Amino acid sequence: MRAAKNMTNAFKEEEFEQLKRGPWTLEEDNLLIHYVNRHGEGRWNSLAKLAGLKRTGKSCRLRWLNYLKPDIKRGNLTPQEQLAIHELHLKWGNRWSKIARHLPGRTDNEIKNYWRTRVQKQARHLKIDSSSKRFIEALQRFWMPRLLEKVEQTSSSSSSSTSTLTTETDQKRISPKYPQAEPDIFTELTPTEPNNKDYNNSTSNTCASDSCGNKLPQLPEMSQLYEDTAYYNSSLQNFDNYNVHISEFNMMGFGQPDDHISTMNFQVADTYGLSSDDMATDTYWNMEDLW
DNA sequence: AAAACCAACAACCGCATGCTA
DNA sequence: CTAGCATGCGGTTGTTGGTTT
Repeated sequence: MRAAKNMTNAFKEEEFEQLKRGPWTLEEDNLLIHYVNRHGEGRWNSLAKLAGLKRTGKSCRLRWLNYLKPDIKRGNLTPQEQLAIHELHLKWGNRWSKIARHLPGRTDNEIKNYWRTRVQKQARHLKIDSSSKRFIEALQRFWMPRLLEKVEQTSSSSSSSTSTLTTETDQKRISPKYPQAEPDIFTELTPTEPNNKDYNNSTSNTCASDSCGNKLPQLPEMSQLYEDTAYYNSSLQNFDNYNVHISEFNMMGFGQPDDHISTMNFQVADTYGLSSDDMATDTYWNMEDLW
């Protein structure tokens, strides 16, 4: 009996050692695509064996979901997508897969990587803990308005028509073939505390299931979001002290050399203990890194 | 030209959760 | 009720390609 058990363990160990790890080859990709197209997703462990892949089921699942699935959107995140990520991260924290469900074609892994490589880089740059209230507020005050401006720039330059949809995936989103889920996430966004207060309460707000909205905010909604005083008063409590409203950010052409902006940056920075030197120079936000 | 460094992305790992027998 | 399995999630690590020294 014991011998039999040892045999089984030895067999499993050998099987485990034969499993391939590391980067996927084209041949493996083809095997996986072919199998999933014929038999569908799921039962990943048996799928791996039946498809003739010397990989774990987990590995196959990950490869499919993050790379091979047909509707995966590749390339840089648009400012609109970045803004959505910031909004949703404010609301839900590091709930990457939940955030990813609202960005069609984007994976949790991709969003997580974006956050680690871009956003946390800025935090390191400023020598602030990326999870600190200070950094979160800095994001809301400086980064997000700039993203919004970028969104507006790209939409105004690209859309002589009413549509702000620029990619194939965007177009799929409004196609009858790809019906929009509802409700729209950005109409759901309730006034949000900047410190992720509701992080642990994420199941109680907005989406009751995975089926909730997967539409990106369109520009008018996004602007509305930022001009919504309830939203802004809650997240930027003392913003009015500086006599600058979000719409002024945009009118002033945030990101351009501008004395008003520099002055404002100093004031806000001082209030929040950010270095004025940092704020006064481009090193404050490396906007070139952001898109 | 080559070594060192760094950023971005892909993949892995451990744990949690859900489902089912 | 519970054990076992499948799946999902988030954190972490590994790899690669580009840039700097």
